[in-house]
Amino acid sequence: MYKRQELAQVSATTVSHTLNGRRPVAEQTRRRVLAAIEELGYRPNVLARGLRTSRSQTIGLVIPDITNPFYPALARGLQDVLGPAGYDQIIGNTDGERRLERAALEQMIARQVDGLVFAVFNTHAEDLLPVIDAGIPVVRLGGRLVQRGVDVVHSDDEGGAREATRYLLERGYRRIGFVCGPAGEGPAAERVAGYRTALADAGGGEGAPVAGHAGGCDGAVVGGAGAEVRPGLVVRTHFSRQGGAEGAARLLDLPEPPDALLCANDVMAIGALDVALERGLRVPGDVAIMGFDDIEAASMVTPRLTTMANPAREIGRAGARRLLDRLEGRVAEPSSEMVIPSRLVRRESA
Amino acid sequence: MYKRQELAQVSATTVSHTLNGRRPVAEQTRRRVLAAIEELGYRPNVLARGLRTSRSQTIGLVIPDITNPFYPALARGLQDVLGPAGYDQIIGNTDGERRLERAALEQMIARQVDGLVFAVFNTHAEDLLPVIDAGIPVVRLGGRLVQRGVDVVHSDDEGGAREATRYLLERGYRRIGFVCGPAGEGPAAERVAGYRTALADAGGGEGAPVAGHAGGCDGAVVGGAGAEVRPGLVVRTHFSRQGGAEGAARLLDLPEPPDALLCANDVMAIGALDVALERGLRVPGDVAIMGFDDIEAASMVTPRLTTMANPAREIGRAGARRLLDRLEGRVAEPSSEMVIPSRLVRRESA
DNA sequence: GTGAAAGCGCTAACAG
DNA sequence: CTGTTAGCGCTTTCAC
Repeated sequence: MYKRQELAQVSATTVSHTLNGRRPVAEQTRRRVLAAIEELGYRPNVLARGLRTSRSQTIGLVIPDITNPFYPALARGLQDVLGPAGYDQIIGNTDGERRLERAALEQMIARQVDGLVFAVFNTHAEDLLPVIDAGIPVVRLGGRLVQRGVDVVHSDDEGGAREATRYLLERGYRRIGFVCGPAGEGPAAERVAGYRTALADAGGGEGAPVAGHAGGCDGAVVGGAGAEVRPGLVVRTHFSRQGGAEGAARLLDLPEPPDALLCANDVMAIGALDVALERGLRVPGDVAIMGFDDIEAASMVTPRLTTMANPAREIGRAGARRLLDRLEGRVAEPSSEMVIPSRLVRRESA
Repeated sequence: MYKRQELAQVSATTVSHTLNGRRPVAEQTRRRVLAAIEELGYRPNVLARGLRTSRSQTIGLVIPDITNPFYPALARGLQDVLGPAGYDQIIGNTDGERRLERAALEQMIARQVDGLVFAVFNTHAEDLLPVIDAGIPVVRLGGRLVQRGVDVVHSDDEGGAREATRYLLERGYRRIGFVCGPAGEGPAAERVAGYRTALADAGGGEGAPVAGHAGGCDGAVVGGAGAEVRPGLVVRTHFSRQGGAEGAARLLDLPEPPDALLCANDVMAIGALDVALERGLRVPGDVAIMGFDDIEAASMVTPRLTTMANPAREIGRAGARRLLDRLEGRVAEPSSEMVIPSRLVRRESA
């Protein structure tokens, strides 16, 4: 097989430089080289290049499950930024198992990834140490953990919950229940906090968990300035349709049931929708329902779901930018935190 | 930095062989090496290995858009099989653009992928040639194109449509409309064919496009053996919710409207659901609705959608197995075709 | 059962 | 502006 040098009459060095532009090449040589490349269908071997430069032009993405629609959007956001910069990604699914997670990280190191994007919730900080020790920049997506050597990008869960609650308050709802996931899992705490803040700002007091003691008037729906806001009504259940249904049922069974339900994600909100309709309640007439995330199905149920969009692709892009900054040595601080705002998506359900 | 040889007092050769097991290593040496590896946190450099062996242990996956929920399932299916065999995947999104598609293929070659999985519909066979010429085994997912050097795995669109149609016939529906996508795009032709076959088998004749001339009785709903089946009623529109709504509307506006609508995918079926409910029709009482794919939202709309599941993950697994066969030299034929059955998912809408 | 040496395809350092 | 040389970390002869 012809070596490219032979056809173009140049050394491999020159080929390298015409391709990478690290040093000037005479226009004529350049053309000869390019022509030969074209003719021979030559493609540089990325592995060899990586071995030599110790940069694989690859970044690793570690997630629980690409099948969960949040993560493809994340991956796409990363690709939006990293792709044009010449990086490919390899994806490791952990299914939430710590063993698989550690295996994935080892694999990423062995693959010589130039950077790592990590988007798994329940992780011990120490599991990331091998990666950090290997000198690989890490960006964590969606966690809140602050750790030396790790940049964090996450959505503004607290602010989003606050905005959602305020939105409901503005529309006149006064007894707003919160159907939350298990404490400690995912962004539960932040969202409850935001919800509470909004209620407190509106004069609703702090509110006890679950069947918070009645604190106000009965149910001013178009309630103007005068109507008193109910204290927080938080119910904890699972992050599933069934969980949402159960949580909603518990709240609606209260002697003074809420006139609006804010759910920790859309799937739960759809469960809440189920029970509301089952009971013959009109949505949003009798009870408003809101979710979080804006999954595909949110716009497909009846009534379509008002929700706070979780900007996965945005988060991916922002994380990728941070990573690029690191890779190109543009960042000094040992770690950073970045918050991406959620966006209110108004539809019929609230 | 300590070289591993030094701590364990062995040559790199021996380390290599203890790790890869290509030749016997004395038990005692073995242990010493493993201990040293553990102690030093040594991880073999996959790039170097790849350069030497010219096998990157990587497979490329080329798809239109990871954000479309069909493809993550595919990717996961691939990973189910390829992961344990030691392969990682890199994903290229083409957004359906031929330019990006070709760039992705070039990129895969440059990355020295050991195999390629290709899941883009509208592709000219010639675009795959560079890959085939590079000696890289290719598995095509979801296409129907038969091409030398390319194995094909796809779902049984024709059989699925036949089964869906038969299911509706069994339940007593007699005037079944088909809301189809644009001719030539995706699996449209096969699904129409399956639908026609089932109708013909049931005595419904061949059926003209769109407003097929009336051919039978008026609307036996629980119609037993006697009721005559209507000839095919096919409407072509877009693969979208809006498209489905328009197609359904056209069919329902017919002088003798169908009593069941089979839609080419779930998103379209949800559009059909929209218009049916809008018109005060009961589903499935007045009109049954079925989709294809079983997307997440299918079980979240009201009534929940009966559909033919498109077994993306299964297809991924089957494709991966084929690819492994090729990689390990277990297949002789120049190309093969494999069909994965669809599965009926019964819910309320039909 | 083990080691020494060569070389995969590339780029960086050092000539010229 | 271009070429020669060396070496990235591994696996594979070939030798013992």
